[in-house]
Amino acid sequence: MVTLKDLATTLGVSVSTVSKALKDSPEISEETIKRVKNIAKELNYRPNTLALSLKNRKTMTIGVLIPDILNKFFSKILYGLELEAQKSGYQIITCLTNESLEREKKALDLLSNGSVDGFILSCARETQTENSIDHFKNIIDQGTPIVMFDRVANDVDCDKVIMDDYKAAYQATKKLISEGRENIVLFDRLEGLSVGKLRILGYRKAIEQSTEYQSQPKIHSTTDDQGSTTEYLTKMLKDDPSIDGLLCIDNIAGVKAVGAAQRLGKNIPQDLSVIGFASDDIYDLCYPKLTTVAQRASQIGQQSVKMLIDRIENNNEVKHSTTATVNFGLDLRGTTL
Amino acid sequence: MVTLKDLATTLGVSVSTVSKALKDSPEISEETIKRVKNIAKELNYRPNTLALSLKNRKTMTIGVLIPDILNKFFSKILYGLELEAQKSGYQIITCLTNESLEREKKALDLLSNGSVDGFILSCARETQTENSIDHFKNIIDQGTPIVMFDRVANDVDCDKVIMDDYKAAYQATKKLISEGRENIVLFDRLEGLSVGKLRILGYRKAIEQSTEYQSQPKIHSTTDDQGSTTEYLTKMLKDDPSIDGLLCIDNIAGVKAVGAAQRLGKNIPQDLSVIGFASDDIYDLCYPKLTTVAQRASQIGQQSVKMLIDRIENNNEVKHSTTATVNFGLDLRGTTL
DNA sequence: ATGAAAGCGCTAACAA
DNA sequence: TTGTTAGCGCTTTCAT
Repeated sequence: MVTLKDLATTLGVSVSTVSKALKDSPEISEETIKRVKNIAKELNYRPNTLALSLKNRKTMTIGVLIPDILNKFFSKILYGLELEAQKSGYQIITCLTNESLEREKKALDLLSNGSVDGFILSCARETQTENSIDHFKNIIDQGTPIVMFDRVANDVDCDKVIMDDYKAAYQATKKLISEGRENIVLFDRLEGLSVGKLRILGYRKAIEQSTEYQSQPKIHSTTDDQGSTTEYLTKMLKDDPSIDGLLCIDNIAGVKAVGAAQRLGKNIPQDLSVIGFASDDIYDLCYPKLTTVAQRASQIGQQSVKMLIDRIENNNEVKHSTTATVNFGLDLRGTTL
Repeated sequence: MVTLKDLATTLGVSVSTVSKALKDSPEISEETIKRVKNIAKELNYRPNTLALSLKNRKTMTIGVLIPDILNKFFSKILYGLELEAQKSGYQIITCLTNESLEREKKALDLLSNGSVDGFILSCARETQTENSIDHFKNIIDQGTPIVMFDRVANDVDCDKVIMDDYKAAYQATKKLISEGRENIVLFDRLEGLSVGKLRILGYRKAIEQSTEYQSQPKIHSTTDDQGSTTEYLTKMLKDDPSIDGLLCIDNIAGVKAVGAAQRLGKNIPQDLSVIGFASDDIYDLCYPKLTTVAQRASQIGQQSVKMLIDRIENNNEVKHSTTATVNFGLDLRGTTL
């Protein structure tokens, strides 16, 4: 590693002269600047980030905690985060918490000693079920800002980025109603996450509020334990052949539903409209392609970074915490009319 | 941030005493050690990693370059990397190169100044097509070890972890032959990546070597530009109805092929056996579930970390570079007999 | 048993 | 215009 000192000694000047010269300081003569820069390039000098961070008390690094990187939703977020961070010259250091509260605590612990200027995170499942929040509060009290996205802890006072799951389900359901569907089922495979409940509420609301739609809300659900989703869907469609609208509020059930319906001889979308919630790009794994309600995952990432950097760089102004809402988009494809 | 100095002044001892006490140095009296540790806990002292790294010239951090985080294969790798790194007390700092050579260079540049003890990376597509390797060599010459996985640069002398794509395709093809299939097609959607070529070789070899199988190797391929994969597959199966075996060497074509065949009225797997290469967990998005050749992604991650840490911690012993091979697994499901 | 001092690589106030 | 010095937080050698 080439250091300032190395440059200084080979040039026979002082370290501070070199330091200033590299920053084009007006204090230094044109000529010296040139000499310094030349030798710096020649020896491939690169400033030591660690030393800079130590000096400046600023790391230009964001700690990111991801509950489950195998979930495409989160990898998309990570993608958005990285993109936006890079724009502003920030690095990202990623920790995977694997849905574990303990890992979450450890990760926070490990990085909250000057390694990082702030955190962007989504709570581990365990953190949500146990409603554990002290570890977050500690960090914030220490003066390190946190931005939470998607799975947020309501009782922690920090900036947040969430999605409007309620509205998304509401609009998807309205789309089905507007097609003139008369037996619209909601299919659920989520496991007690707060977002699932909001989606159900949105579905209910759309149906109850509609004057044209006559039936009651009808909700089917299954978990992984109860055998294959495909089998469940097949049985459901067979038992109730009048189902003509289907809103699947999890990732992949939509694709499976299309396949199951087609094997039962149904025409999609003439006989049955299907809309899925998707963070995975799985919409073209059936034919026709699946109409989805899509989370704008990369947008969430971008928004989070913006909010965090704003905090980091203007931490003097004491602002109230804000919560940003990112809307879903209804991407119409072939499984709806 | 609480520092050693803070502890020292509140206790009225010197900084070095505190430092030693926290490490249970025998130089320090039992009593002082206790006092120091108590106050440290009380004030929630956490050693500053930056300062330590600067001092020790060791960061306990691994730089990871990922070409495409939206590709499940790579997120799985990342998962495996994190898991293994955590075991050894290492942090991971992730950079997404987005298949761009320039970003790859920048990332390497940014971190190769003491921020990181070594790199684990898979080459960006652009890096492979342009066969650009100088940036890697520079890093290695500087003394920072690199481990490459999957998409490796052959001309760079460093540890590597690769998968036996050749063998995997060979075995998958043999499976189809052993079923008595007589018209086995390989379908390719990869874009000039080295792995694709190996898979093709494996397919060829299995076919040419077989005594029972009579036909010639038949390779179909398409790129994203040429319109939808589904349409291509549909046309292919229609044009040549005698195809009874299909090896798809990319991620999702397998699922699409099953759907396309079924819509053409074919029975899977009676009329047509399909095997896909998969890193995505998409095998159950068709029915019956797709038989796949699966990359042991997390194993690759683990292996890479082990090799890198070995380099980092025993860099004195000059060892020759080694290349580890991770095998695929053939996961038989419903789309084969 | 404890402390002073130097140094990791860098910056910036101050001195020359 | 250039150099000296102190300091970011920590460790470690060498006094005391």
